[in-house]
Amino acid sequence: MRETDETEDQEGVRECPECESDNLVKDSDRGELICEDCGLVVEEEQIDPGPEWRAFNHQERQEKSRVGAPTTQTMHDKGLTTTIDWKDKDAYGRSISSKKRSQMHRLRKWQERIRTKDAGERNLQFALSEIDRMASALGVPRSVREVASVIYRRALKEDLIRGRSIEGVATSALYAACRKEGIPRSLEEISEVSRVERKEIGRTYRYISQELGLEMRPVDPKKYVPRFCSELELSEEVQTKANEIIEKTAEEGLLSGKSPTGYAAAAIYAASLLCNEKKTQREVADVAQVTEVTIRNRYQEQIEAMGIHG
DNA sequence: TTGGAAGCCACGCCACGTAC
DNA sequence: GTACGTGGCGTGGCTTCCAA
Repeated sequence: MRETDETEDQEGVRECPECESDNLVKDSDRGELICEDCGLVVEEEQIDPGPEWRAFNHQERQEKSRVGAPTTQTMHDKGLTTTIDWKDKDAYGRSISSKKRSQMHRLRKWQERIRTKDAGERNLQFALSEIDRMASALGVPRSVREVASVIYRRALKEDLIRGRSIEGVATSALYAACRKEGIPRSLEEISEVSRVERKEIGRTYRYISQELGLEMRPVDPKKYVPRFCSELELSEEVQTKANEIIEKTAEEGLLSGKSPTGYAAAAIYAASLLCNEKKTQREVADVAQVTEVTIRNRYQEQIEAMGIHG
């Protein structure tokens, strides 16, 4: 049974139109005013005056000082402003009258003007939508988009965008966020979903990471192993072996200065041979987006360091 | 598949010129 | 004198091309 409570007639017109009874109760959960005698819903879609959360004890009342939907860095207004969609339909999906349509058109126009009131806001709106688009194309989780958005906002605040393209800085922020969140994507992969060249992304990334003090550690080649192995349909055993090769050879100092994707690819190639699940250098190279020569060079160094004789 | 040669590119370092 | 921009040079990693 739903929780109901007695309500007072605030507007002076509170009686049931069906049975003319004034015995009306308010359903707080549904926001409805119901006639207790005949059961007719007298009013619906009442505005709930209470908070959007419920505090069950004193401590929660103290801590939850804010109500409403959670804010997000992935929207330029942090998702706080109202969005008026373009459907021209009411809450039930029915078309609205022409008078209402023109009213909604005016409201929508002013809403957009208010939401993006200056060049900075428009810049942020465009950049964040770019980050969202690229992140979707790369299939990275929401946390990466949030981090990328924070990095872009910082770059904008520090005036690092001046003289650079919005797309370039947005792409660099996403690249940095991927690395920061431990889901690295190579510059090649990033440039495939971006409108900016790889060279430009790399240059802008170096600049903003230096200026913002992002303190990026070199990417661990082991982070690429599960994804590459999955694309090559290799077993868990090969993954484990490849990780082992990377760990051991990196201890010897072989990794220093080398491309992590090439290094991971070579380890996977070596592991596939050792586990009798052989893949050609070309297959591995295609997945890792490096050349066969790179795999050969890294592979030779790795098997030498491991003391394996091919 | 493997190896070698040539070339490209990014980066660090240094010297030099210019503006303040 | 100092800060900054620019260009040359060397180095190392990587790619492309070709041959075996």
